[in-house]
Amino acid sequence: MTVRPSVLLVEDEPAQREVLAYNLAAEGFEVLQATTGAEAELMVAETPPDVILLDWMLPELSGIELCRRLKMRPETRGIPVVMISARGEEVDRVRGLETGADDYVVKPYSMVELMARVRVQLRRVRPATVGLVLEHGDIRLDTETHRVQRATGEVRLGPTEFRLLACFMERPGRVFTREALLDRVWGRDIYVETRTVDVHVGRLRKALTEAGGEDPIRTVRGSGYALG
Amino acid sequence: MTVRPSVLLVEDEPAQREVLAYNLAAEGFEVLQATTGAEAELMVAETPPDVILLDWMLPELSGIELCRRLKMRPETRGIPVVMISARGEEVDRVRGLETGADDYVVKPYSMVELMARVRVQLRRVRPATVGLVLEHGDIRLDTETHRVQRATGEVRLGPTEFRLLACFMERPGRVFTREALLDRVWGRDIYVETRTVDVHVGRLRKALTEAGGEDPIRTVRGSGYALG
DNA sequence: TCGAAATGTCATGGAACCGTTACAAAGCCG
DNA sequence: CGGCTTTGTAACGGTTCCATGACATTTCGA
Repeated sequence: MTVRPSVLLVEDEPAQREVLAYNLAAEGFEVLQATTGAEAELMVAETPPDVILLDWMLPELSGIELCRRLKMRPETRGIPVVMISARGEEVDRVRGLETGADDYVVKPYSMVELMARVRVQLRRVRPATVGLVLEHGDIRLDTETHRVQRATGEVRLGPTEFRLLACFMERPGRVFTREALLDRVWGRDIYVETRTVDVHVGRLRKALTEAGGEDPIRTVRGSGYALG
Repeated sequence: MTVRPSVLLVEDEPAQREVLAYNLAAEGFEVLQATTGAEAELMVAETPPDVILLDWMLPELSGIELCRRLKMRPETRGIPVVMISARGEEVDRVRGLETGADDYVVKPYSMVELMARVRVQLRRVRPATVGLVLEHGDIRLDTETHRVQRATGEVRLGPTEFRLLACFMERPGRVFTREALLDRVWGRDIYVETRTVDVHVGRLRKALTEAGGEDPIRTVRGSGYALG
């Protein structure tokens, strides 16, 4: 489990928004809120959330239009969008899904089911946050028991190194900048030196290779680090 | 399009199966069929489909149990599962989703919507594997993992050469002046000698041809350089 | 409360990388 | 074929970037 997963809630009606925000928070999400499509677009650009919960009916920029825009740009395309709508007609649902939404829920919906559907989307993007076993090569990381194993045996890690490795294993191969790692491992608004990342990567490497075995972490000069 | 995307349809009742298979085929899918959970499990192991359409109610190994098993093994975890069920109760839907299903559709469903939902799952599998990959000839440049591969193997590049190649590959064939390259690769307001570009192009060429293979970079005398 | 583990920061040494220059080689034009 | 321009490449000094050890501080459990 790295830092709390975040959901961007886009809903213009205050009453609805409050209920949703409350339930999302109760699920353990960090809830970001926007009331208009334009506002949401800005927030996505600034601090990309893990999942977006989007109402179809919005003033000005409609939900479906915002969704279309998000799915057009490569850097936001990967963020799952769950669309909420009062429009239950088949054509509307299909249109929502065709536009790029990853799920489509019709009002009135069951709150429990909606939360389950959000978690489903989250599972894709942040597997470590929903209690799974991540594997890469001979490394097995169990997010439930907080244990890490290699072919050579059990690997002992401190909390920070554990979160760091979990972050890497969620997206093997992908290069994370130090800033990205600080966001995901340390938290969005914590201030620590970027160099600190180096030290912890070093400790993680040491722990992983202590009992023998290759160093699975790759240094990408000028950019950051990656797994494999 | 390389090969037609495949869907594994797991449904024991012949009538249902036929209708679904017909519609899936009409959508352009290659349809694989299984009537029991055990059969399905074998087929998945042998020829993994792109998406699995799974009925909850199956003799012997139930759909939900099969789903759980598939999501347990890392090699099949990535295959999206769309669960179909007559059980419309909230608890069932949530349970299905919690078990690892990527979507849950309740009978009686709209065939058009179901197809839309299958397409959504498919959309994720195919291009998800290709994050932001640029290709030209036998050269593959992955901006997400910061890796460059050729037919002859992995190509090792420094940061500047990497950006340089990325710039070329964004617009293959286009001729870039040295000034344009300085702008795009080095930065708008940094001052370096024009000739420096030559040196880095040289280094890039060396790295690309080191393990054999043609030099893909073309010198355009009096203008600059281009790829291919 | 005490001690061990974990954490964040700094200093240092070393390696990778960069930009420049110089010179050789290759094209272009009369 | 000469002169001229343009390009390729080796070499080098300088710089940036990274790995590591040390250490003070904090956290946490016994």
